[in-house]
Amino acid sequence: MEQTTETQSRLLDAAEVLFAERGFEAVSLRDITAQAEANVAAVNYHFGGKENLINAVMGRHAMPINLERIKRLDALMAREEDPTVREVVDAFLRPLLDRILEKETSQQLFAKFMARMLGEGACRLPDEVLPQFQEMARKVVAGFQAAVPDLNEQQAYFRLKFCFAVMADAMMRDEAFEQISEGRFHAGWNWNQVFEEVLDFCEGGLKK
Amino acid sequence: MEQTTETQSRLLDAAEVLFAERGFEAVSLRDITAQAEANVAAVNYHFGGKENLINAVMGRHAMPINLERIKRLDALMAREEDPTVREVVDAFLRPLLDRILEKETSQQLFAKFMARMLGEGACRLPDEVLPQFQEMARKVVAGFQAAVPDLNEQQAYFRLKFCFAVMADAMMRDEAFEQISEGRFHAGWNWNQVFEEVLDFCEGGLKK
DNA sequence: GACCGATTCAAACGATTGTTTGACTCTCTT
DNA sequence: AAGAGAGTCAAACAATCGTTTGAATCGGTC
Repeated sequence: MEQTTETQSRLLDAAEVLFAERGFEAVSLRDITAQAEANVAAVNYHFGGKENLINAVMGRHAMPINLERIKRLDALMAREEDPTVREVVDAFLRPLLDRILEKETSQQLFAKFMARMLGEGACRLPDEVLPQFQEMARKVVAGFQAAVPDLNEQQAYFRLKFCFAVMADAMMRDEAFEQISEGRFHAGWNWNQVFEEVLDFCEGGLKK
Repeated sequence: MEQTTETQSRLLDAAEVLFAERGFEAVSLRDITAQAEANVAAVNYHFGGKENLINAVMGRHAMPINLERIKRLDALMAREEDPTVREVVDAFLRPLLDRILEKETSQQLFAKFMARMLGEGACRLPDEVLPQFQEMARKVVAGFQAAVPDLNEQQAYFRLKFCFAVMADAMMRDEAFEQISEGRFHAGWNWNQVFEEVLDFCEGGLKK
C-alpha cells in the first residue's frame, strides 16, 4: 500500500459512489470495475478482495478526519476556561461536514457512504486506524465531562454514540421519511443548515 | 393474506432473526427456509418473492406499534394542559421498547431487525401501512409543537427523525464502538436503562 | 534487442443466488 | 370413490456472484 496507482484510486472512487448508492452487499465487483473502467480482476489484484476494498475506502477518509478532530479537541482543552457543550460537539462533527463540503463532486454520495458504513456494521476498523479512533473518542468524552458537570463515563460514551448516530442519520437521504411526512419534510440539502439542526439537537441532548 | 398458515409464520420468524443478524442482502432464501424447516419454494409460494417477504416481516410489527403510538399521543393531546416534551417522546418511542420487551425470546434480534430496516432503506413501506405512519408522524409533530413553543414544522420533522435515529442506534449492538471505547462502553443491555438514556438525550435535543 | 517485474485483460472457475416447474401428498366436497 | 384445491417437495432454471488463471502488454534496465 506504498503508492496509490491511478487505477487504484479510480477503483476507490467508483466503490465509494456505488456503496453509497446501494450498500455494500448489493454492489458487485463488476459494477465497480465497470464504472472505474478497469478489469474485473483489478480489485483482487490491487486490494486482495472485496472485503479489503471497503476497508480501504473507509480508511482513506477516516484518518484525516480524525486528525482534524483531535486537533480541535486539543485546542479546546488547552484553553484556560472550560469548553462549552456546543464547542465539543462541533469539534467532533464539523471535520466530517468539512470533508463532505470539500468534495466538489457528489457530496451527498460521500455522506451517504459514511452513513452506511456506520449502519451496516460492515466496516471493521483496520488495525492502523483503531488507535486513532480510540484516542479521538477518549478526548471527546473528556470534553463532554469538562463541559457537563455530572456526567459519568458510561453516559458520555452513550451520548458520543448518539451524536454520531444523529449526524449519520442527517446524512442519509431517506425516501421513506419523505413519504411519511407527506412532503412537509424536504431537507433542501443545504448542508450547513442541516448541520445546524444536528448541532442544536446534540447540544440539547448532552445538556439534559 | 387472509389467513396466516403455520409455515408462513415460521418463515416470518426465521427471516426476522436472520435479517437482524446479517442484514437483508446477506441472507439467502435457502438460509431462511432451512431455519424455518420449509422448502425453498415456500417463500415464493406464500409471499411471492424475497422482496415481499421483508415487507411482510416489517408490516407484522409496524401496525400494532403505530396504533399504540397514536393511542398514547391522542391521550396526551386530549388533556387540558399541554404535554411535556418527554411525554411526547415517550409516547413515540415506548411502544417500540414494549414490543421488544414483550418478545420473550431474542429481544435483541428484533431490535436489531428494526434498526436495520431503518438503516438499509431496504424497506419501502407497504401501501397499507403508509397512511398509518403518516398519521402517527403528524401527531408526533403536533405534540412537539405543543410542547416546544417556537418550533416550526420543518424543525419538528427533523427532530422526529433524529429521535428515531437515536432509538435505532441504541438498539444496534455495535462491536466497532465497543472497540473504540476500549471496553469502557459496554451497554449491559438492560433495555430499560438504555431507554432512559435515549429518552434523556431526545428530551434535551428537543428542548434546545 | 533481450530480459524483467508490474499491470491489464479475456476467459473461465465453482459456488450460490432468486425463481420456476411439475409431480406428489394431503384434506376436504360432492 | 372420484375430483378439486391448497400446500409441499426435489430438481432444475438461468443468472450472477467473488475469485483465479495464464497469456498479453507495458515501461524501464542491463
